[in-house]
Amino acid sequence: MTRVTLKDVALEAGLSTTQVSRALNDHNDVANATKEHVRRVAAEMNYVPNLDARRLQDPALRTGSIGVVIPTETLRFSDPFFGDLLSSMVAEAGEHGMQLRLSTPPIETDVLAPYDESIRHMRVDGFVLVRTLVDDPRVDFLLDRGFPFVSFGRPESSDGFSSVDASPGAFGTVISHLKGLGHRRIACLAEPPQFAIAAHRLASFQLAIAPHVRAGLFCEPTIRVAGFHEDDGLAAARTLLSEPNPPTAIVALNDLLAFGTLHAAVELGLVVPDDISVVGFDDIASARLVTPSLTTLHQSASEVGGLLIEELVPLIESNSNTNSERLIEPSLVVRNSTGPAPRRS
Amino acid sequence: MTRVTLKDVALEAGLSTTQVSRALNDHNDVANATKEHVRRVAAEMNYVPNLDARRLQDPALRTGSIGVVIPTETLRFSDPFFGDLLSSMVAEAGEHGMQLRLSTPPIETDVLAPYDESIRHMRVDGFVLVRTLVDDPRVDFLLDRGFPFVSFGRPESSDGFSSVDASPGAFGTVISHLKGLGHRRIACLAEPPQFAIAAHRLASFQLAIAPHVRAGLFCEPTIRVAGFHEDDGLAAARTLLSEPNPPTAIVALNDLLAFGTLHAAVELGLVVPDDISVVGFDDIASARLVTPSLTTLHQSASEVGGLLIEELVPLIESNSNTNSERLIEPSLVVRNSTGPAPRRS
DNA sequence: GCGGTTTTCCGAAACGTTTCGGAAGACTCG
DNA sequence: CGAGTCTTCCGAAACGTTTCGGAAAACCGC
Repeated sequence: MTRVTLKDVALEAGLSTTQVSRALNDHNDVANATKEHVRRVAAEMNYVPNLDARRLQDPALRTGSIGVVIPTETLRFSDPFFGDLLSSMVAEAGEHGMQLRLSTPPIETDVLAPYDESIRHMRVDGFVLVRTLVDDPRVDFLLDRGFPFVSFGRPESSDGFSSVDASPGAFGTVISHLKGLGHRRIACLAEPPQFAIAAHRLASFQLAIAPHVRAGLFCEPTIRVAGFHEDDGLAAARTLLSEPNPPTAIVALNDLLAFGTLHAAVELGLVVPDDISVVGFDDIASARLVTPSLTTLHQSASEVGGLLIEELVPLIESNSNTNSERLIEPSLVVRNSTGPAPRRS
Repeated sequence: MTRVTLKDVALEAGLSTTQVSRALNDHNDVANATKEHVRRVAAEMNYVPNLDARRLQDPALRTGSIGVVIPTETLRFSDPFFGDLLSSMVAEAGEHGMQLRLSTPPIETDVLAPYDESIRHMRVDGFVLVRTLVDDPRVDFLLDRGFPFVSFGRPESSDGFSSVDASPGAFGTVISHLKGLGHRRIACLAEPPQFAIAAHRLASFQLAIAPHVRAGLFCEPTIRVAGFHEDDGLAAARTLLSEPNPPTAIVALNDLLAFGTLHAAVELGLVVPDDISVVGFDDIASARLVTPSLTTLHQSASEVGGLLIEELVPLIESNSNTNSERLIEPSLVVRNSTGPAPRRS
């Protein structure tokens, strides 16, 4: 019950292992008839080349695996966006004959360890970076190693690699939606700004509203940095809405924060959208299930995941990193959490 | 910039490669002083053993990877439970120094291909089977190959392997909860019964209600097989609630079906829970976000995921399959979708 | 100081593959 | 027919590790 080896095939085919190897690898110094013969023999002997021996011979051989290191944060609190992202990455990777290799850092402090380990042991061909920081040691590390990767979210200082993120123009539609409803005082609930995506979203929001503020159509928006999760949104919105002269609309930079805001409103006896409008970002599945259903910027997880892999594959093939920034266009989904601004009190 | 090899270390340490190898592997025929010396030299030379060469020598060496094949179904429709399950599996695998290897079948018809490929190429040490069928070819295949695996959900006919599922006793609490509220006519929305978990849930439900039916406390429940998703629940509940003499409570065998049921109720102008009570299963994150918030059987994804890996690891170590059935105990979370039965009309 | 044991070491072979360099045979062309 | 060129083949070495069998060195008791 031991594995069929190249030598076995050679013996059976009456050839040297050299020729069998070259026949199977379709080299051009073996007769077509021979190739055919070898292939048939190999097939009927159920020959499977030993990957390890092959890689020992040629260490540059691909593993067919893409590494994804899951941040401990995501392990503790479920991130609904992440599951879909993962699924779509697996699907797209499958299209290219590749798999995903998921790992997690053994201790939180040693961020680079899983990457180093995977590279040293040549276990993956490239990485997808998630939860990328504005100043992310992983980027420098991989850039330095010359190891192919693509990042979801773009660190500001570095250069020479590929990333995917949402188009900064996305908030334009949000602002005009709110303007159309008569809102003038807006607050923004942001994610921790050390994360590239979070910083990018906040910058996009500010970019979109700035001209309107200058034109006097909007007050200077209140920015509050919350966390990632519903509880963070709840806490932040609670204080925000209890302060004097509260905003009439709150733009949360992810849906969970928006959910927290909805809860805060209920707590304080405010009706959404009559007293306060709420906008989210991501359009996770529950966004249309909450009450009131959430107006939010739809960002397709499957599109992001597909794009990440699509960007990575050529990098893996050329074994290099090239500069590229792909932006996907989120679209505003208007539901029931936004409405006309309440009359000035 | 080429890798440091054993020979390099041997040269530097003034020993043979044999002794260096044995020193690093802590064999007992090498002097302690030598071991120490070799270790120091290896460390300062930054020596990393070549995994491929090692595995070529000893093919039984572990890869440190656990295979998970994602069903195409899950790729197309997002399954909120699945993301959390995956996260917890990665976390638990990490505890044991292992990673997850995610792949997807190239064509739907060829269910076994990814498993076969992974085994032939010795890419994983074991598998976690998800979306296991009542009659699942993968189980027979892996059993036949003697390849370690653990299944989420238990096929009925086979034996001699490990599985994890929800305890069948779970529905007892649901039934008594509903009984306490005065319900007598119950319907059940089931998932497609070819799936082991689905069949198991339905059987558990029927087991729990049977004695009450015999005692005349409940009518014979109406069972409807729907799909997995909200739309399926919507369609099934719509017809169910439009029929004469409709149930006063609907037990959906997963939360998405329950969400669909809530929508159907709204469509038909029924108020939940005044006109109809709804119970779900899983307690996915959105269950407490919908309106009314969903009474449901909480099944901890992280517990399931952890248990699956925990069961698998010893199997991998012994390279065998043993019979085992771990049951986790779901707990009823009462929220606002259940209430007293409406008065007899 | 000598046979016998224990400790410590090493050379060579092996794992399964690919490639290097060369060689045998067939074919071409003058 | 002979030199030259293609085509088709093969032996041997190599990749980096571990193990097998044995051998040198050290130690023991007498």
